[in-house]
Amino acid sequence: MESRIDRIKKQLSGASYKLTPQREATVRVLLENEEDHLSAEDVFLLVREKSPDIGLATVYRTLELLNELNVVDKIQFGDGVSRYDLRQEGAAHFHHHLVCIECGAVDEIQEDLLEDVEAIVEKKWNFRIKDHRLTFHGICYRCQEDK
Amino acid sequence: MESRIDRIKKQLSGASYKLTPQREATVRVLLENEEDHLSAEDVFLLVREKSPDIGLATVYRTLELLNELNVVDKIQFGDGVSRYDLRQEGAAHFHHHLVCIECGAVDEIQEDLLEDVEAIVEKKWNFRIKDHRLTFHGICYRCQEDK
DNA sequence: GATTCACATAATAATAAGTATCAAAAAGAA
DNA sequence: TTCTTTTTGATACTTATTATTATGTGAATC
Ligand SMILES: [Zn+2]
Ligand SMILES: [Zn+2]
Ligand SMILES: [Zn+2]
Ligand SMILES: [Zn+2]
Repeated sequence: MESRIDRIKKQLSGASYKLTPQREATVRVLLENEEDHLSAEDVFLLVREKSPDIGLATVYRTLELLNELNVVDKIQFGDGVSRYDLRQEGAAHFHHHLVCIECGAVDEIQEDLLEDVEAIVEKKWNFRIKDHRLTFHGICYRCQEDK
Repeated sequence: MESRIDRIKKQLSGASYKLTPQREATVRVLLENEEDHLSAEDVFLLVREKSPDIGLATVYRTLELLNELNVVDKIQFGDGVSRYDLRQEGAAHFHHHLVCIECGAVDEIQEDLLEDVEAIVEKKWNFRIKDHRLTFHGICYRCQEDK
């Protein structure tokens, strides 16, 4: 955990930003809730438990900054809120999501799976892919058992 | 065009909704701008050219209704606005998008391309896929030529 | 034809996510 | 120290979307 914070700190300073206490507190919340998909409001409430004086705008600014540095990815699942997802270190591509339409759970797929599709798209549509967003909507394994 | 409206009318009445003049005007705008990715506001402004008395809330309600009936798909490209995309008639799956990070153009991929990936996901993650969203972000063919 | 009644609409108020503003504080540089 | 730049917190604001409500409409019943 500390080493990941150190590396994020280096990414920030490489772009001449500082890892202020507020930014560090925000990053810690993201690291401690890595499997969740937190909204800015979620992050704000969690950060405030440890750093009660932080402002909401600062959290938004920090998340925006981390997004620009590709430390986090910003995603929309269609519920009207942006969510922030730590990018796996060294991951070339953003991971995929399984959104359950029954219970709302969001699971992750870390495997790429899209290599072949992307090769076709690059070639046939002459499109230079920089990033992707892939989300499946359906019934998760838990809800299938419940029926 | 008229036949497509007729079929949408049947879909509506099948769910005991009526194709009111306002709804028909909205559907016509969607049909006439099928390759665009219009926001609710865009649709509203276009509908109002022909039907000046329509209200914005009615457009929102109609788009919501059409979305529930799977006549349109609602998508977010991350710019803070929902966009509404007519589903191809008879298409089992929603088509994919290429969003250019240079010029903002949005192109479509009607081919499915995901059969293999979905088979893997269904099996390995035991997830029953009902729908998907796939968007690639990158440089479109036009912007590659421009450099 | 007049009367219900359920649905649909327009206008507008309300909500909520996100952004802009700005003065104060913190952090460096000199 | 003093000067300068960056960052922050509070808050005002913007904007997309939803809720409310009174009005309208058209089929069904009397
Ligand atoms: Zn589920
Ligand atoms: Zn994720
Ligand atoms: Zn382009
Ligand atoms: Zn499309």
